Amino acid sequence: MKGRFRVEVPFDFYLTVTSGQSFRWGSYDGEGNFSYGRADDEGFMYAPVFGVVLGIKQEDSYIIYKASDSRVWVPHRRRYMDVEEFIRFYFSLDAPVEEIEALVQDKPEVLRAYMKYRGVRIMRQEANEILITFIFSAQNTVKNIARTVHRLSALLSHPLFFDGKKFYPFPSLEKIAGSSFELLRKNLPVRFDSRIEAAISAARHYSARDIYNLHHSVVDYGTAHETLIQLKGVGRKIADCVLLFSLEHWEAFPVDVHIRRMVERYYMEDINLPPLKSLTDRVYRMIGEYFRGRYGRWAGWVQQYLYSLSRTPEGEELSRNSISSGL
DNA sequence: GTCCAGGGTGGCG
DNA sequence: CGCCACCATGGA
Repeated sequence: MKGRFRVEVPFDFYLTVTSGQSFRWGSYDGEGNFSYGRADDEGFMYAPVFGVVLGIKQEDSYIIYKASDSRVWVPHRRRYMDVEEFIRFYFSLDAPVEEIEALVQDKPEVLRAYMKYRGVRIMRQEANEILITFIFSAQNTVKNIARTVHRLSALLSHPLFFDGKKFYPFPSLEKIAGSSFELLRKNLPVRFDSRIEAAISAARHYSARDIYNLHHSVVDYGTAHETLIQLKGVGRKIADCVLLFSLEHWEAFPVDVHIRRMVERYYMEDINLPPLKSLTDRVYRMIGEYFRGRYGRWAGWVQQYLYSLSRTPEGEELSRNSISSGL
């Protein structure tokens, strides 16, 4: 089925799906080959999400979509949605981001990040996929994470065919739990053995249902974070990514090297931090608490604007390869 | 060849 | 606590 609807809020589809929170959007061919962050000849990008295949392109304020099914099961809400409603949910188009503008007036760098990247939305993705995906994110690049997730999916899931293309949905946690270390180690371009072990271990300890019990509507941020970091191989950063990019804990504030650079450059006095030799547990917590205190439920969104800005030439004097292909 | 990428753990002072 | 070595891929 196909459709088209108008978006009445700031939204840049392309920026959003290449902003390092999702790794599945791009072009696919008939053999199931995947090219992250690339649109096809007609301007569509595709992804297998929530059990369906979506193709999307944006023309100004209009979203044009194709979908392999007419309705989508959404675990976050425990109900089905039609495709347009799902797309609005998936990209959080209901979030009143204009509230952020008032909060960032007194900080020029954040205001600049917001004005430039307010079209970047925090997405609401599947919890099992985000958990396993970010376990593979350790000291890795966005592009290589995307390749890893695609290979894992091709290895363990049954393909879906749509629009003349072949897609591999993200495999279930049960499927990952039942696979072997050797199989994954041999086929996934992952740097550390510990990441493979952590993925299998997490999949054995959690069902998808367990993870959704950590949803924003069920437990508070602190409790959810404490619970997630009990998983072997899942630390504070990965936990924050799961909470922010799937479970709607928008006060989560993941700190990676890009965010750390922004903090070092613009926030040392605000947060009253000593020179950052290493990112200790205490400092990580202080940074998150500062942004939560200042931006409340929008802290995670502000984090994403800062992340986007830091990966841009004007945002920071960065190493060249941080503006990697696909962006 | 070099350096770096959306980390986590364990060990030592 | 804070800091550091280690792990061992792929791209620029």
